[in-house]
Amino acid sequence: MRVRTPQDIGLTIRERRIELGMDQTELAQRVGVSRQWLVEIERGKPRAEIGLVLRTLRELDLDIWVGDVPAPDTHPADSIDLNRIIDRARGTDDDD
Amino acid sequence: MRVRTPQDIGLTIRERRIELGMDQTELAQRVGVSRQWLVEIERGKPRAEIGLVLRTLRELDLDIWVGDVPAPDTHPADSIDLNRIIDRARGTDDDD
DNA sequence: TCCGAATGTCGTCGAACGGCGACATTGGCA
DNA sequence: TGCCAATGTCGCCGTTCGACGACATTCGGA
Repeated sequence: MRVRTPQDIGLTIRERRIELGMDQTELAQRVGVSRQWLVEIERGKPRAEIGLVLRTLRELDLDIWVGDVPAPDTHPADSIDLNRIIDRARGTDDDD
Repeated sequence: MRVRTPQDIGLTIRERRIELGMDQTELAQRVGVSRQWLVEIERGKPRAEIGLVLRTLRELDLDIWVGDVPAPDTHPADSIDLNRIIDRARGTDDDD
């Protein structure tokens, strides 16, 4: 997902959250923000704190890249930690 | 450049700004922020507004990507179906 | 049908934001 | 050596943040 606006970020977060089977309350707790904050972020709030957004993205196992798109010939499978994703989906995740 | 923290963003912005031969005053004017703001961003301010950061990155022609690293014009048709894997891990396998 | 979970909204509050002007420091060049 | 551009820092100010509690709405299942 190419990000140009805060709306893009909100969209990405929402889709990923649902994809991982989390509700807003759970994700907010994990990230350490209020549920209301998450509501606004998912709607594309442009003045949110960059640090909190970054933490949210990380909690969702979403990587952020800036600049030239890296390694165009790298196999995506090589960079995905399937076990972690599956564990998380099962609810056997570890806090970091 | 993989971004994990506000410091990563600041670093990226500073390097690119210099690379393009701009000083802080010029970039700040283009983005529409104060020079002081840019100073703090380049030092990794964690509570900056996401919208302004995005505008800064765009002004520097830096692309931002979130999620699985994309293969720009390559054929990710054969990409992994994460949803299916996750659903399976949850025990909610549908047809097969 | 009713109940509860999930989501969205409102008002209040202390804290921090970002802009602005001013000043200190650094470094390059005539 | 002196000058000036670039950068970093400070305080003040009006605005907005994000947390919290409470309430409204929607929707799927008992």
